Amino acid sequence: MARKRKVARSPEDLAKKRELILDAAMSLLVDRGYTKTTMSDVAVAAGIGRGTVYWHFDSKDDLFYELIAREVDRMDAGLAPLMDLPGTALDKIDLITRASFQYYAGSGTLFQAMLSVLGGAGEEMEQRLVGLMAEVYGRYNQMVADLLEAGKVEGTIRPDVDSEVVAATIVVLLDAMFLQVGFGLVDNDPKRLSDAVLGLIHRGCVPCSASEGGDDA
Amino acid sequence: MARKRKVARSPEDLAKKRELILDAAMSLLVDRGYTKTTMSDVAVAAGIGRGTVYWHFDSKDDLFYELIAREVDRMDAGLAPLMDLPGTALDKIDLITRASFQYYAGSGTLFQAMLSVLGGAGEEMEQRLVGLMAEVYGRYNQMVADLLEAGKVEGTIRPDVDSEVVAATIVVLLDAMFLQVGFGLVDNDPKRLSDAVLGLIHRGCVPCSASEGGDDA
Amino acid sequence: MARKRKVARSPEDLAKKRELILDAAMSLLVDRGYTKTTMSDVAVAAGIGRGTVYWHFDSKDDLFYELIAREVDRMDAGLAPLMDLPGTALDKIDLITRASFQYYAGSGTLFQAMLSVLGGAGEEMEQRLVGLMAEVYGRYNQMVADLLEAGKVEGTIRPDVDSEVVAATIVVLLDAMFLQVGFGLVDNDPKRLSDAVLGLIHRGCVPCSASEGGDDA
Amino acid sequence: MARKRKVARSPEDLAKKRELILDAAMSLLVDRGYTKTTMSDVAVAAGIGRGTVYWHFDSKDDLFYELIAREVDRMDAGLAPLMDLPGTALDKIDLITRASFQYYAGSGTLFQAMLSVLGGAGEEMEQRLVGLMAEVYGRYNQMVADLLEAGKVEGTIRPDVDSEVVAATIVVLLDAMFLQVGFGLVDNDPKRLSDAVLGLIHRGCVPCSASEGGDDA
DNA sequence: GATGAATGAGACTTCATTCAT
DNA sequence: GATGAATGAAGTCTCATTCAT
Repeated sequence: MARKRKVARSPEDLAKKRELILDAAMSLLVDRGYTKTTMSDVAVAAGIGRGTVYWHFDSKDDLFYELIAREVDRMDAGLAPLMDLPGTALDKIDLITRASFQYYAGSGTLFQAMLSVLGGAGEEMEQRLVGLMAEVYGRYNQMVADLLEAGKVEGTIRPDVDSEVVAATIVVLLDAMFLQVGFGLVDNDPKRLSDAVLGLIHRGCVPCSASEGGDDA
Repeated sequence: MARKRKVARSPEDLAKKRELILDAAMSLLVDRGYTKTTMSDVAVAAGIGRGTVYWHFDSKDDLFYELIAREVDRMDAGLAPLMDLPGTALDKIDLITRASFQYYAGSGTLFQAMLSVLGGAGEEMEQRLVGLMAEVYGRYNQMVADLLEAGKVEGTIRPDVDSEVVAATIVVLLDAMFLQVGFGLVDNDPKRLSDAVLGLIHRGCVPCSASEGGDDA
Repeated sequence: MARKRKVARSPEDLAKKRELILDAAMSLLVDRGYTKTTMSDVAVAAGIGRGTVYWHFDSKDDLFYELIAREVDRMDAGLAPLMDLPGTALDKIDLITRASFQYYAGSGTLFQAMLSVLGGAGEEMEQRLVGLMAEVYGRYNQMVADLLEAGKVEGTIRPDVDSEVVAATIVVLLDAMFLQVGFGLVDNDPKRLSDAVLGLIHRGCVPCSASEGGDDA
Repeated sequence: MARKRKVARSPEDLAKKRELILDAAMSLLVDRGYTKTTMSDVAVAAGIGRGTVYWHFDSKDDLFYELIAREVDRMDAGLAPLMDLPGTALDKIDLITRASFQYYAGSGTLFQAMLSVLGGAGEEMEQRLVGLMAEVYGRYNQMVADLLEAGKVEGTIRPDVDSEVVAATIVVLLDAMFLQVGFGLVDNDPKRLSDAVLGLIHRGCVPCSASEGGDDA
């Protein structure tokens, strides 16, 4: 009569159930945002009982922290291999850029997820999350800044570039473009976005003849 | 003992009281975010009774919508005059960029405020707010895109720039840098930020000799 | 610029303003009921300031008590003259019955008004109101019971009628029929209602030959 | 110290808990009326937590709607068997009448409950409730009207009775008498009430010799 | 292990009433 | 006298979390 309840015995089953819950939560998070997603919603979406969520996660904040952490790992996993490919530092910046737009053109949503959780989570979790995101952004900033510095040595990057700030700019830019996409103001076309943004990163907007030797400060 | 109640009689007093409440709410919004700011908090911060907030605003969502709208007006008011100054289109892009960083280096917080409210407000208000922000971003996008096109005619902007996407990039970039600032990863130094970002916008990162004639697509 | 505020100076003006407020309140009471009628609504409907209502009435309950009391007076005023007309006791019961249905077919609403206020007013007011209504019903009960007794003497009323209970029945019946009208189950046609109800009061439902001498207890 | 919480597991427990809450609410409703009964009151009276009420019912209006619906079912259940008893149509009207007074002499309170909820519930619920009550009254009206018509055929009911209106009159009368009882103006003595009302229904107030053949219109 | 009924803190909001102007 | 801004008590309802089964 009653649906047989599935009991996860093995560690793999356990991990699978965790993933299931995280998947359900992620879907809701992107759809409604942290505050408007209830633990009930998550349980229903995951097809399990309300109380069961608490067997797998200590609290709502804990659940969503794990969610962000998993997404960070995924992004890291996608980006790390690019660093090992052959090519100049500039090539790697290009690869990162294109990979980033590709990630978001898929269902990638780290940025939105993070903002949403950040806006709703409790004090303590907010601290942890800001810490995580600062670490992640810091790492990516550093990665790009290192590439810029390496590029200067290679001669593929202008020596007058402020590596630190420009790296931060590039990193946040890749994320933030999805506000524009979200507002429906630009199409989520990874090719066009990549081209335009890389054009900006490479050559800026000013013709070479006009800018070279000019003073912009 | 009890604070004498001050009654606003003239329309100016009314407007002043509204501003007072909005100021209090803005401060809390930036500090704690939409969800974690209660109407009680606002009342206490404004030094008025709980019910009084509802005399001036219909609902929490209404209050915060007005807040965002006021901030949009302020930004508009700061930006509009720049358009009438003499100079090339490129000069104007520079002015907008510097003004933007200046705005945020002050207590400007449109971007954070918007994200916070967006994450917490009810369905209906979210619609209105997305509409408002889409309109604002659309307007700024258009303004910058027009400048880029004008610059192409002037010869101050490269003809191969994708005006639409690059404009969107620049606009969102100016806002999003303050996530980096918020995470403590770059200093909120408007001069350094402006210089680095303008360097990127003008010349990109690649030396002229290397990029001119190169193929970035 | 601003609408000139009318200041009631003379006692007549004052009384007129009171009536105005009561009229507005009555209209709202019938329309929405006591609980769902706010003092703001009353002020707006009366075209005066919110605070002004409190210059004329001490409290919401006071206002609505006065309302009921006024309605009672009106009913009394309509009924009293009927007692002085010539005719048998039975004729007077008929007159009262027809007048009652006529009253309700107009905008008469004492019964609904009373029920509505009774259901929402505070403890103390409820007591006062129950007192008032008990007095009114008691008076009408008595009036009809007296007529029934007089009719027995006259020979127009059967001697076996339980005057007290039957009087109470007739009185409450005249009021309660308007629930049926309110539910849309019978038409608010005073002629048909009067005829049917008077037929019941006079002859009951059972043919004379069958009931006379029968035992109904 | 704290009362151990009892968890309803089986469907029967669930139903029992629902009944418990409805009983508590009914008691308060009759005592204080809809508006003055808070959900907190209900929870306390039922000996459960505030939030628990909302586990079993969607809203205050929903709870009280269910209350009325349950009471309607009870009344129906009490009345239905009477229809199947042997006897004339008139006998059945008598049975209904006596059963009705008996019901109210117990703790029956459908009428008061309905009026109270009707006066306080929100717009949407009011619509549903008016619909329910119109249906119930309509059904009872019809039942009595059918009996009257059947009685005419049997010869136990006068042929000149306006079945529709008289049925409505009888039905509403049985309910409304409890206003008189509530005001303390007649005793809640089902025997005396039944006898007097049935006397009225059967023979009216006018002696047979005087009314038979007379013109009352 | 899993479940869902139970809980209570706390949020938003309404509204009768007061009172400075 | 009249007004409407101001107030705070109180009500409905949500939801993260707990715990008996």
